[in-house]
Amino acid sequence: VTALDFDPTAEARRQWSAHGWNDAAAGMAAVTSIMRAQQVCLRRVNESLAPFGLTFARYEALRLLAFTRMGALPLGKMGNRLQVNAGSITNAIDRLERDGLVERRPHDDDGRVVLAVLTDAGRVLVEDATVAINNVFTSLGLADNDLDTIVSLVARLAERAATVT
Amino acid sequence: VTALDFDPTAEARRQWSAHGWNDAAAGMAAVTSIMRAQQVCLRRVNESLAPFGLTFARYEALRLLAFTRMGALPLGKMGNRLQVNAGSITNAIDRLERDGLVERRPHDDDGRVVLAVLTDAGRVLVEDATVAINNVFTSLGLADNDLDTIVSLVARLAERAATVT
DNA sequence: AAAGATTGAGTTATCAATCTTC
DNA sequence: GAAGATTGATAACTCAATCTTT
Repeated sequence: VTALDFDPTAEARRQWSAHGWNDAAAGMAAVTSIMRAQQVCLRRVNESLAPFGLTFARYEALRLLAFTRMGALPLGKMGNRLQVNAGSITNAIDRLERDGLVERRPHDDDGRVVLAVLTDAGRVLVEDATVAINNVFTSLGLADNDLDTIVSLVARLAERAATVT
Repeated sequence: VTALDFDPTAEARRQWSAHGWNDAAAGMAAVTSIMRAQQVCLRRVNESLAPFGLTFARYEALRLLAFTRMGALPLGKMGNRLQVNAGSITNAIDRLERDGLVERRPHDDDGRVVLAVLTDAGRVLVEDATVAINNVFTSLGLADNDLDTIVSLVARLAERAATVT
């Protein structure tokens, strides 16, 4: 994948209008830009995580655990927080457990629930990995102001998209 | 995947700051929100495309062809425009060709190049599919103003992320 | 019956390696 | 040798089906 020689989203916006989709041009361009940005960000993040033997999917799971008081969460709750299918969580925890970063433990009260518990090695690794990711994105040189605007608008779009019947 | 009972990005932003990552909170929250928005949008779009036997990846390829004058492009050029790996384009065209929506044709002057050419069936289908996608996103009720802001800021972030060494 | 987790099938993405043509 | 396309391996996600526990 090589660099583009033009602004892809401006081009997309222009194309939609040029082909008679004036009403939808703004929405389609927004969706397209988000899809494209995610591709680029994911690639960049995974590059920075590769030295740690992590992918973004597994990093997110570790980070989520590290943010809890006990470093432990039911698998189902992790899927809900990360908005991914239960199967994805099972898969991610399988790999993290194999690497010694997480352990599975039964829930004390509910026999159906499996807890993912951060190991010491996992706790150390997620901190180092976070530094690596931050290094990538602090180097982008975007103003906090703009970043907050992105969060606010994109989250609203995502929330609407998630709840539309 | 069930709905969330809280704002995931606001929560993420709060978490980052609460754990001492003040400097990186804005950047990490922006990246997280984009990743999450893409998940949700992709799911919603694929739902609307399922009746047409399309996925977003294949729809994008069709749409790209439909936007060209001749309805034909070299596979490599498609990969560059869509910012995906060459293998992904080969795979997408394989499936589209199998479904009779696209045909492969050799390039007149350069024997290395394979052209993807939109068929009549493909041209009809992509128009119908576009209506379906538009129906999803026009129902979001976001102002064009906000959507344009998303495009502008997100595209800038993506461009920076793509070019950072 | 319902909830939580797992498994298997099907898609798509990436990357490395290969093959053909320039 | 370099460019364009394909193939095979790996990873991740979704969905449907299944199993255990409540």
